[in-house]
Amino acid sequence: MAEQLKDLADDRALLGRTSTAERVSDILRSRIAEGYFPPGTRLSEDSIGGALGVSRNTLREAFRLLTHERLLVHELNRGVFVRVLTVEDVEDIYRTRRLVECAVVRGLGEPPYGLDGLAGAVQEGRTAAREGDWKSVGTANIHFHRELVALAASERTAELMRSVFAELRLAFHVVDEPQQLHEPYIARNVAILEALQGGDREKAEGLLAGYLDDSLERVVEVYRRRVGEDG
Amino acid sequence: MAEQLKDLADDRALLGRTSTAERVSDILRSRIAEGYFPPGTRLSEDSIGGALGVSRNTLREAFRLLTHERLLVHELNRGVFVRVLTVEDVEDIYRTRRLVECAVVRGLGEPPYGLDGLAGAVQEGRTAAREGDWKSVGTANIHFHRELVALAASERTAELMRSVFAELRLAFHVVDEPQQLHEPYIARNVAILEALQGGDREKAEGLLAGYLDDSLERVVEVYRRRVGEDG
DNA sequence: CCGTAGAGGATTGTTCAACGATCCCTCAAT
DNA sequence: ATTGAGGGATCGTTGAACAATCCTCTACGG
Repeated sequence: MAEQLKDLADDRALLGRTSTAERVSDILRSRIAEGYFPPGTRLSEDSIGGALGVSRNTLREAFRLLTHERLLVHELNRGVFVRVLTVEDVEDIYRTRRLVECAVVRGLGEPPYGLDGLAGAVQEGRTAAREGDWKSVGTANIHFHRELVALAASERTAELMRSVFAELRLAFHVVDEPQQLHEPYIARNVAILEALQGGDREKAEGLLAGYLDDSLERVVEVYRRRVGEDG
Repeated sequence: MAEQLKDLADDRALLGRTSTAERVSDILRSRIAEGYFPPGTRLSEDSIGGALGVSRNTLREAFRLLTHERLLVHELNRGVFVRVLTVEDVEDIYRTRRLVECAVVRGLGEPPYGLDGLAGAVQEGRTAAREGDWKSVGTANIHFHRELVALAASERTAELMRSVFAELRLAFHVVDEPQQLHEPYIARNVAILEALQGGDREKAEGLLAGYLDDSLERVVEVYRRRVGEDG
């Protein structure tokens, strides 16, 4: 009986997931991720609320959810805008990634580790690369690092990084040169995975640090060219 | 001229800070932090909205802000409650702290470091301890670790930890044995500070890790006794 | 005495309309 | 070219209304 009650408690999370605002935020989030609403776009309460058929209050709650995820910025009496990352934002994102991701690897216990998620993300990236779908390679890349963070088994850490990765996608979208942005890292992800499979945390951490340093440099370089003067 | 414009731009953040919902959430946040609303308290829309003189919609928006910060939990058709952390929450908080705080220390560059903030927090703790104000000792303790995280100079990391420390305060309120909870760590903070002043990152990291492990053990032990059976 | 079903009151969930405040754009004047 | 005033649009906040849900108290039957 206790078992069944426990199972029910697990299902409860799915049950409570029927909030209009959450569904609206899901829609907007994917629209932003796919570039339908590019960075800088203003999201009007009236037009979007009208188009989706929800009240302003509900829409505003959805905006707040996304603002909290840093995908939107809220300006008083002006409305919400799709975030435009500054170069400093990108640098801080990578600073956070380096701090947390390396710490996760360093903090792993004794091998073997549960690396199925990582291996799956690597496979996902290889498949997408074979088909020349570089945007999906970028997504797979993010999945790889999300799985990496998941190894820490910490809900709060995972949530922080989920938000950081969502932000990073904004930067990728501005850059919009997916192949040269993502292709070089497929092999490096494989190397990290193999180091972990071999139980060599130290090597994995070193590879990861180098990876992030190089990636930052490349993203910033292209990003600075692209973002020009608007802030 | 360009200098002055830059300074003004910095002040702009302070200017735009006026939203009723945000101000309400600020008030509630500090009330929760100081224990005026202990964990488990239900926050009625009617009474609080009436007392603060704001409408239900505005108040609900403030509730949402605090819910996103994990300080409140929302139960459908029952209202919002000050969060009651589970033992698993406390463990995850310390897991995150250990991961991030140790990584910050490890990631410091070459000494000397800007340790004024840390020294100030240590002084704050000593003063409070001398006056027997153990709750303030706990606050100073949190300040110490917040300053420690600030050494990473990462906005995102700092924000994550700010939220984590706010949660931690919830646990302290449940325990409510401030002296034995906070006193032992004054000396350990001093030791960490001195290690950093001496430029010995590795020693500081070791001290910090031991600190966090001991603190977790103590908090969980007392917490488990206190929290009993209510969920 | 105990447990259960049901009625009633209280609280929350959601939407809507309205009004003041703020911002942005336009245009005229210096 | 810069400044200032006006008008339109949008946001911020409030208040009210109604449905849905929860909690408490009562009454009934075993």
